[in-house]
Amino acid sequence: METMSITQATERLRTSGIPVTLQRVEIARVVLSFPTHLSADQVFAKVRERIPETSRATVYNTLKLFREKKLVRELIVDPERRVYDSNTSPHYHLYNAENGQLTDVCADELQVIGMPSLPPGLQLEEVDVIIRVRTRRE
Amino acid sequence: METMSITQATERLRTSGIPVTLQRVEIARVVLSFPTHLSADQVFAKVRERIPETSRATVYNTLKLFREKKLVRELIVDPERRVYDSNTSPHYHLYNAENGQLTDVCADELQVIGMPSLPPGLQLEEVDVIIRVRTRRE
DNA sequence: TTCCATGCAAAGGGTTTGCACTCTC
DNA sequence: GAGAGTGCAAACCCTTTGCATGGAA
Repeated sequence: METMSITQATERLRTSGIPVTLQRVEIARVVLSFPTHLSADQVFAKVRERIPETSRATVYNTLKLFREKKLVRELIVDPERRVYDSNTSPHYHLYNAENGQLTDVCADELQVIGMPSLPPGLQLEEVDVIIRVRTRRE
Repeated sequence: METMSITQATERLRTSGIPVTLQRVEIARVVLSFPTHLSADQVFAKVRERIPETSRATVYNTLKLFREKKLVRELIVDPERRVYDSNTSPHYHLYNAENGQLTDVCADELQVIGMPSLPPGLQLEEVDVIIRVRTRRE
């Protein structure tokens, strides 16, 4: 599997109603080519490899934009940083705080049942399930 | 329902193997008297009302200590701050990002099934379920 | 005396903001 | 020429750290 082409990334942005710019295309290629769990700063570093004239602010702005347009999910798992998840199909997460590793758990494998009916006036946004693990100690 | 007494708080600390100090007693009273979802700074402010000679560092240290001793759970729900949950029985959370309100959902009402068997060498720490909602828009 | 526990202020790290410049429509 | 997108650096906020003081065993 390889990084999506510039053409593909451009198409992806247009489909989502996002005005195309050089930086946005590259950010899309970094984030959307594979299922990833990258922090904003990791995205920033990768984008810089190809497009050094990219600022941190632009990366933060763009990731926020991608989130609003549902291209990525913002995960709040580690208090140190937010990570952006390009897997938009329903799934949950397994998190090892010791090494920061985050793994997808397919929604088929895990079900949340008995979802309480929401108080009127509230609308379900999403359900996060985080399975926190650590390395077993003897 | 009212704030637990100094005696009760002291007892609670001793039971948990935490050396008793003035500040820790007051922090315990603030956090453990009721089911709460307070940030470190909210705890800091409340503790200061009674014991003004309390530093932010002490509150942070103490909350970390309480967490290690399982007196509270640290919730990672809002990227802006960690909140400390004094409800130690199994339960999940409903979170409204618009106003920051966090509500407990009893574990009886909601079940997570099909928990994947963990890879060898990993130990389950806990499972967080966060139901993210927002105010319904017409 | 030897540890903790604490207060205070500074540092740290991720994220946001303010402002000027550029480009596009 | 108005508005959006961007780069840069500074500001911000929550949390941690370093260091000196104070107390308890």
